[in-house]
Amino acid sequence: MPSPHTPKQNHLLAALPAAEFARISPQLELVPMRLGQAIYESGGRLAHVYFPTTSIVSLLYVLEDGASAEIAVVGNEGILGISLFMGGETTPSRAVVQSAGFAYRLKSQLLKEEFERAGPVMRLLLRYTQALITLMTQTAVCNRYHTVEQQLCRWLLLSLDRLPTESLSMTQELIANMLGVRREGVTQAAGALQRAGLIRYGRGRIEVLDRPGLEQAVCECYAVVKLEFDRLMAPSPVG
Amino acid sequence: MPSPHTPKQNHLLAALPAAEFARISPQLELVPMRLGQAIYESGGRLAHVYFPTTSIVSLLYVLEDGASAEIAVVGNEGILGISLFMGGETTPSRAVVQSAGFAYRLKSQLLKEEFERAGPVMRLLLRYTQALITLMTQTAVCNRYHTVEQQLCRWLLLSLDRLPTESLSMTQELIANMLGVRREGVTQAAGALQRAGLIRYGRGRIEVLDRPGLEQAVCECYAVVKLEFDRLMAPSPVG
DNA sequence: ATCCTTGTGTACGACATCGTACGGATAGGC
DNA sequence: GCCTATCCGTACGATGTCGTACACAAGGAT
Repeated sequence: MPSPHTPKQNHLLAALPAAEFARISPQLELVPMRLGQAIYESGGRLAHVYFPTTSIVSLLYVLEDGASAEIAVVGNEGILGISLFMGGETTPSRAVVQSAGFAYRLKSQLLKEEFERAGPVMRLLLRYTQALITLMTQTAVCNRYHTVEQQLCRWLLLSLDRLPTESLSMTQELIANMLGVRREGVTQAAGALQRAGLIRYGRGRIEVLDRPGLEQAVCECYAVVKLEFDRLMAPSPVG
Repeated sequence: MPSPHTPKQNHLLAALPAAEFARISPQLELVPMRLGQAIYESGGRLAHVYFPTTSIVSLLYVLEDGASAEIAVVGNEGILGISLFMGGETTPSRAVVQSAGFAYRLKSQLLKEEFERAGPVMRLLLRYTQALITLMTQTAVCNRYHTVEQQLCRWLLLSLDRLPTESLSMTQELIANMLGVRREGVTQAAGALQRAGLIRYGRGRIEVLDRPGLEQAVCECYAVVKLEFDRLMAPSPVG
């Protein structure tokens, strides 16, 4: 019986034309992603890029005083390490595993070489990067204008979109770090959503019971991001 | 006497190797940028890209209810219209002239052709885009954690860094739109800075009196962005 | 079975900002 | 010189979140 893991679980890899996929896939290395693991540290050099399959990784910005905020989330739809091909070499944010699972990784040098070909791989990565920019800016606006409860809805939906299941392992404490709010704020918001019958949770586990209801409760930010990802990353003639 | 305008006033254009500059510069068209003018509308197609010289343009995100927030600012260090070469064609944000002046514009098709060469122009544009991403994410964090007064300091410094003068024409109302706060909040913050002797203002004009003092009062966000721009956009062997 | 760590619920004053309202000041047009 | 639009100053209650403190509950370890 074959391994249940395949690079095609990652949408970017799956979207590659056959020739490019054939060139890249032998170089991919399956790695486990443990909960809480820091894939990149702020300012660190990038030895590999990662294509998550069953894991989710948060891009966190950490302030001098230790406060943090999630600026984007990367799952099976994307790639971790865009600053490599954008030319920056390092990234100013931390990347922390938010949901344990697996990812395929590729040596930085190999990705750079593929990018330098200026072909389908490059165009795909750049389109993904633009979608990521939308995610980041929408997160910025949402942080500014919307309540913790709305932000929690957005965060849940964005996370679940990047997972095969309808539940995730996550304490309120960690969610609070992501959203940049207090743990108690998450307790309040999650309690409200549970009373509304939208979710159920307990001791580090959150389960979505009523996804349509959650999509009713979320702010516009979620739809904006989702539409932009669909628009940019839709299977299309890559070229 | 020659025109006081030259494409080299824009740092990106100035950073191009001679060959690329020679190819591009004949196609550049000098255009005035009027205060409040919308260069791009959300979702609109991009007929031109713009290289500001003496103008500043804000990238604004506008919510359904009309509330807005600035997600980035582009001046003589950058280019307006990155989504063109990132592959998205359209941009989900508005671009509004924040400080009147001039810019050179280039037909979208011509920029795309230059980008497709996958040479120095591409690498320069991508590095700029990464710097812009840092600006956006830092803005997100700043919105989340810092006071209006700190944000105003950051906004002033970022704006002045992109202008030749130490003053700018801007009502508190417009600044409030940028920061995503009430006009009264800007009045409070600006009043405090004025009492501290850092700035002077009145009827749509703000003058910085004590730049070092302002840099004392600003949050860490300003330095992070400035360092990242310096690091990525420093004159270097483009290639 | 009991301890102890970890996760969650709740409460209360403090604080920043909001929403709203209105008064005063300045510049420009007639 | 006067009118008027625009810009700025101030005030006050409402609201959302923060900071802090503490109690309770579920599991795992011994």
